[in-house]
Amino acid sequence: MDTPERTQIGSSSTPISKYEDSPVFNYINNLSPIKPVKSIHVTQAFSSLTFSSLPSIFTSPQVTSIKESWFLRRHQNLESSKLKSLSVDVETMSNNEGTQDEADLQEISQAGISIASASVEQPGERAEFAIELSRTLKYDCGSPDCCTNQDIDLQRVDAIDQPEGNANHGDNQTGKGCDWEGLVVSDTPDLLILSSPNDAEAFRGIFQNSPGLAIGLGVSPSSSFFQNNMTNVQQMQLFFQVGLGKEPEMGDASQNLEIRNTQEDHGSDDLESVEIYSTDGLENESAALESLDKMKALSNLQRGMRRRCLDFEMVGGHKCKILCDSSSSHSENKINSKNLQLPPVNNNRRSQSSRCIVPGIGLHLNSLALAKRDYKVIKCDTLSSETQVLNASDQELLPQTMISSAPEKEADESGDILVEDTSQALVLMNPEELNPSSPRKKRHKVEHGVEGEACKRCNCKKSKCLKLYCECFAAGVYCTEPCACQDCFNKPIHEDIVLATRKHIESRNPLAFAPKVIRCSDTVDVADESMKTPASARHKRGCNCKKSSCLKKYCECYQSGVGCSVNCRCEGCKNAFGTKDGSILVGPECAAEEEEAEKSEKTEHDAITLKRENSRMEEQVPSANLPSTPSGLSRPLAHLVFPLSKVNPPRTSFLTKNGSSIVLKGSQKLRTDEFLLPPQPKLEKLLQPKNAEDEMPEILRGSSTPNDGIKMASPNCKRVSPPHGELGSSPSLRSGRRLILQSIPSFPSLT
DNA sequence: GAGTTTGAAACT
DNA sequence: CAGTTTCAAACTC
Repeated sequence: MDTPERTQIGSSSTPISKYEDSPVFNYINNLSPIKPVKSIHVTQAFSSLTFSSLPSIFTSPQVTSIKESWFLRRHQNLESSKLKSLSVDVETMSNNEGTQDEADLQEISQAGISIASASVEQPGERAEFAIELSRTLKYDCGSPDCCTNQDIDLQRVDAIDQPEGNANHGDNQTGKGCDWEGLVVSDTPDLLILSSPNDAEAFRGIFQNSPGLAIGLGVSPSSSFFQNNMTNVQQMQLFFQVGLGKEPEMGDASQNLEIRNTQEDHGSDDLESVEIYSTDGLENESAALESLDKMKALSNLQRGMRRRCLDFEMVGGHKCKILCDSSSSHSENKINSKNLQLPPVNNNRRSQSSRCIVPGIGLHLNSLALAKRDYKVIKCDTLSSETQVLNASDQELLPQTMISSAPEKEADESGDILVEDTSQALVLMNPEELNPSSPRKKRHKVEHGVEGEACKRCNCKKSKCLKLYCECFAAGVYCTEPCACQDCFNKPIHEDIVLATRKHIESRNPLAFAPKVIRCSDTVDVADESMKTPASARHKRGCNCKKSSCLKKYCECYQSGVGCSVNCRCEGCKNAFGTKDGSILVGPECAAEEEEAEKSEKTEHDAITLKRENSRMEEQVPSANLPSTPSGLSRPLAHLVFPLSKVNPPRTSFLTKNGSSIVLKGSQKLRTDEFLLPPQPKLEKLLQPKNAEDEMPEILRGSSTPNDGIKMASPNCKRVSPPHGELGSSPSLRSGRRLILQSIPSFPSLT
C-alpha cells in the first residue's frame, strides 16, 4: 500500500477528483483523430514552418485511431478478460489497416468513452491515467507523439489495472506478471498495429515498464537511465540484438542524453514520454525500479523480450516506418530534438492545409538521416547471422514484409522469424555499407544522404552554413552532428538567424529553396525541349558545366538524375540522363532502358497478381501518386512517398510521408534499400549488373521532386515496370524492385 | 586524408 | 546581365 509506486501515484494523484472535471477529461472524452493533429503544436521548439511536417506524419488518423483503439481494447481486456475478442479485433485491424481509417475513426470516437469509463471504474488507475494525461497534455497531448505517450500511458495503466491497482509489490508482481504475459500475448497484435511511426513506442513501453528487461539485457542497472535515454531506434536495435543473442550496446548513451536534453528544449514527445517514466524511475528510483523489477520475473522478462522482439519484428516489418515514417517519429525523437529542421519557408501555408502533402522537409530529412544511421547499425548486427536468410528469401522478402507487416501470425511465431525479417530488411542495404571503414562506404554514406539528401551533411567552413553553399541549409534542414561544418549557424539555436537568412536569400531568389529539380508535368508540352530528355524531371535552372560534360556529380542535373534541358548552358553535354540537345541515353543505358521496358511488361503481369496484396497498401495511400518516370520502379516509389512535397528537393520527398501508410511500410524496406544504395553515375556503372538498381536512387531523387508526383499520366507510366537487368542484380535489390512493381499497379494514376 | 577540380552561389 | 570571387562538394591521388 505504501509502496513507492503507490506513494508516487498517490502524491501525484491527489487531484484525482480534480481531473474528473478538469479539461483533461474533456479532452479525453473529446478525443478524436483530429485532435492529435491539432496538438501538433507540440513541437514548440520547431519553427512553425517545420511544424507542418510533423502533422502529416504523426497525425495520421490511422495511427492515432489505432493506438486509441488499442488502448481501449486492451483496457477492456484486462478488465473483462476479453483478450480473445480483442486479439481478434486487433488482427482484423492489422489486416485491414489500410482500409480502416473509417473504422479507426469510429474507434477513436469510442476511445474517449472507453477511457473515461476505465478511469471511473478504477480509481487508482484513473488517478494514474489522469496523471499521465495531464503530463501528456502538459507537453502537448495533441501532437502525434502525444498519442505515443498515451500509448505508453495506457500500458502503464494496464499495469496499474492490476487487481489492486496499486497494491503491494508482491501482488503486483504476480498480477502483473500474469497480466504481462497476457498482455504480451495479446499485445503482439497491438504492437503491430501500433507500428505506426511511433512503433518504437511499444518497445519503449516495454522497457519502461519492465526495467528488468534492461537489466537482463546487461544494461546498466540504472534502467531508468537506459529507459530514459533509449531512443526508439536504439531500443529497436537492442531488441534486434537481443533476438540475435547479442548484447545491446549502450555506447550511444551519451548521445542519447544529449538528445534528451535537446528534446527537452523542444518539448519533443519522445522526451515527454521519457520524462514521465524517468520521473517514475529516477525520482522514485529505488521504489519504482524495485517495484518494477519485482513485477517482472525474469521468465516474464524473457518472454516479454521475445515477444517484444517479435513485435518489434512486426514493427520491423513496418520497420520501414522506422526509416521513413520514423522520419517523423522515432528517428525524430532522436534527431528532431537535436536537429530541428529548418522549416521550409513555404511550408507554413501547406502545413495545415495538407499535412500529408507537405511535411516539413527539413525535419524529415534529418530524421531520415538518423534513421539511416540506426538502420545501418542494426544491419551490421543482424547481417552476420542473417545474411543467408536474405538470399533465400530476398525475393519474397519484400512481399512478405509488405503483406505481413501487419499480421501477427508471425508475431506469434518465434522471434527468429522476426529477426529474419529484420535482417532481411537490413540486408537490403548496400553491402558496402556493412563495411564502415571502406572509403567507398563513406562516400556512399554521403550519397545516401542524398537519398538522402535527408542525410545531408555539410562541411562548410566559411559560409557558416547560412548560404546555399551549405547543402544542409539549402535543403532546409539544420546541420546535424554528422556535419563537419565550422562556425555553424544552421542550428536550432540560431533559428532566428537561419530564418532571417533564408528570407533574405528568398528575397533575392524566391525559388532559392525550391526544389532544384522539377518534374516536367504532362501539362507541359511534351514537345517542350526540356521534355526531350529521358527523364521527365528537369533541373530548374539547368547546369553550367563545362568540363565535366555533365557526367559527374559536379553537374546538378546529373546529380539529380535528370537530363539536361534547354535551360542548361553546359558545354559538351553528355548527361547520361539526357542531353540538352535532346539525345537521351547513352548507349548502354538505352539498351538498359529498353530492357527495362520489356521487363516492365513482363512484370506487369506479376504486378497484377501482386496487386491484390498491395491493394491494401494502395488503399492506405490513396493520395499517393504514381510516378511514371522512365527510370524505373524506384521513381514510382519515390513519388508515392513524397509526391506533394514541393519545398525541398527530392531528398525531402523521401522523408515525406504521406501519412502513414502501411503501404509505406511495405515499400519502406524497398525504399530504404534503395535509399541506402549509393547513387552511382550511370555511365560509370552502366555495365554493372546492378546498374539499374544503383540508378534508382538517383532517379528517385530526381523524380522524387514534388512535381513528379503529379505526373502520373505521363507516357512513362508504363515504364514503371521493374528495372531491366534487375534480375541479375542482388536479391535484395530485386526484392525491392518487385515491391515497387507490385505497388505501382495498385496505385491509381493521378491524372 | 590531403590536395585538386569543378561549378554553383555570391558578389561586384 | 556579365564577370569575378568565394565556397564547398566531388573527385583524384
